[in-house]
Amino acid sequence: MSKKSSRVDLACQALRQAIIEQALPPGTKLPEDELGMRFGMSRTLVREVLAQLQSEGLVDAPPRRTATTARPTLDQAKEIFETRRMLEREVVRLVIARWQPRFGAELEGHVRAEEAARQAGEARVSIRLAGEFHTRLGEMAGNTLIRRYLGEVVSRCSLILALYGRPHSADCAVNEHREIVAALRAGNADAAIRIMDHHLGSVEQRALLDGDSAAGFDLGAVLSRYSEALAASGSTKVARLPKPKALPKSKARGKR
Amino acid sequence: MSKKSSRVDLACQALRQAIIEQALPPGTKLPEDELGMRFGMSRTLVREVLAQLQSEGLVDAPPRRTATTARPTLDQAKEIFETRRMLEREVVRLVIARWQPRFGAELEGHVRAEEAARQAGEARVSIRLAGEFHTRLGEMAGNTLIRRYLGEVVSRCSLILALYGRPHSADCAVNEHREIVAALRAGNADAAIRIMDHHLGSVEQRALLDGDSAAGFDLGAVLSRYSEALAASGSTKVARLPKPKALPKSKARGKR
DNA sequence: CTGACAATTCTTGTATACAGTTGTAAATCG
DNA sequence: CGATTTACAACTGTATACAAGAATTGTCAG
Repeated sequence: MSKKSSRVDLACQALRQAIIEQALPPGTKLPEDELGMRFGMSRTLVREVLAQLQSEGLVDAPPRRTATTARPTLDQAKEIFETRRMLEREVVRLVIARWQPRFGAELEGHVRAEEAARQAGEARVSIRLAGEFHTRLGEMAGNTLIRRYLGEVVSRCSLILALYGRPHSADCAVNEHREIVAALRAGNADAAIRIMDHHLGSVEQRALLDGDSAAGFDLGAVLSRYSEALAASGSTKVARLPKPKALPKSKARGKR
Repeated sequence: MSKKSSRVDLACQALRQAIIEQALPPGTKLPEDELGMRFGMSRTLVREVLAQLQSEGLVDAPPRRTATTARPTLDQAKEIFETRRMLEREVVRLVIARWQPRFGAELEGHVRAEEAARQAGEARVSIRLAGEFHTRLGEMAGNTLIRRYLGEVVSRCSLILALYGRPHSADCAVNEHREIVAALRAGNADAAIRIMDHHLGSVEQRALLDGDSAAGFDLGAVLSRYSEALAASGSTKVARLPKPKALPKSKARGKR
């Protein structure tokens, strides 16, 4: 059951993990040389890694410029959530249809782990487990393709949370997960779907609707929101803001 | 509205088209240098093309052997159809939610084109248009991600049809498409979904349930089905067939 | 004639080289 | 002093070279 992954796959996993856990904030530059150094491989392979991650939507790699961790726009974020809702609804249906006793035990164990991480205050672990809850469900649905798609959107949601969400993200989620497990166990598809929809709704709400936070990231969105407010309150002098030419903060790019 | 695509993208489109239109039957070998020759690019770029197509499920590229056009298994085929149903249901919902008058005209025009191709007996065009009907709907749903996923499964269905389906595939489909358009135009989501589901069901039926056909492709599956029949009818002497070690037919690989 | 083993030929995996672009800071001009 | 141009450094795009792994063919023993 242990498959020997290629070096490219390993690097993919590593980078993916780093992005998902927000160790590399959205917009971080990912020069091919540098990655090659760190992973001990040539640019040829790094390139494959980046292409893969780009197809998963975790990396922006515009034609002739340096790749960066992705910065989904608000519109993209909404699309992703819309897609995720569709996928998770279907997953719930499929999991119930193919229910097996071990699923209950496994899921409950997972939720317990989430609870433990939350109480221990391990934010990083907590975030990871919250995501894994959903990918686990995806595995139980027994459809590789849906599982792949779900994995993709779940990853991307981490990015969205990092960009637009509040820092303390995965708090009450644990209880909602518990409710979902209960509904699944009861085999009540309608209820499970309802709860799942509500769960995703509240995640999306936390992620998108309370906007700014996130210490000045996505200046453009923030400013345009302020502009709207100004325009609505009378001042007509807002007009087009001279668009900022580059990321305003953090000449980051990994620690050197 | 014309975006300058890179050479890699062009090659991707070309190969994709060739596979979808079944000009390259499932299992055809795709050696990197040969493709490089034909596309006038180095293996480096061909490799990117193949990776892309592999991620779309149109190409099998196992680690150290030459890539081939994909040969989905029956199980995979079922997964793909299951996923496609989910996607098309959602697409119908979204299209109705965002309905615009021009959609009706556009779709009806498309259906007319399908009808024309069918009557003219242009099989290749007919197949392509039948697929495009669905990807058009995908575009109208206004969700890039769903559109991408839908495009992927629709392409793959062409492969499945090539592998397991009857030759005369897209016959009555035109009428079903017409019905779908009518339901969309009426804004009746439930009806539209029902018709779409039925439509996909019949496509799947044509593709999977009548099995063999397809002139000896997937010899293994065919033989194992025959073995079953023999075993059931009394002869016990069937046993394991010595598994054929390679594709029995067509040393094809493009014309040289 | 069958099946195994070896030599040869194809193909792929990976690194590297070089050319072409882009970003940026210094230099120049109004 | 601010706007433009120029020059340089940082990166990416693509081809090619070479090593290593499959596939195939030929040969020979049974």
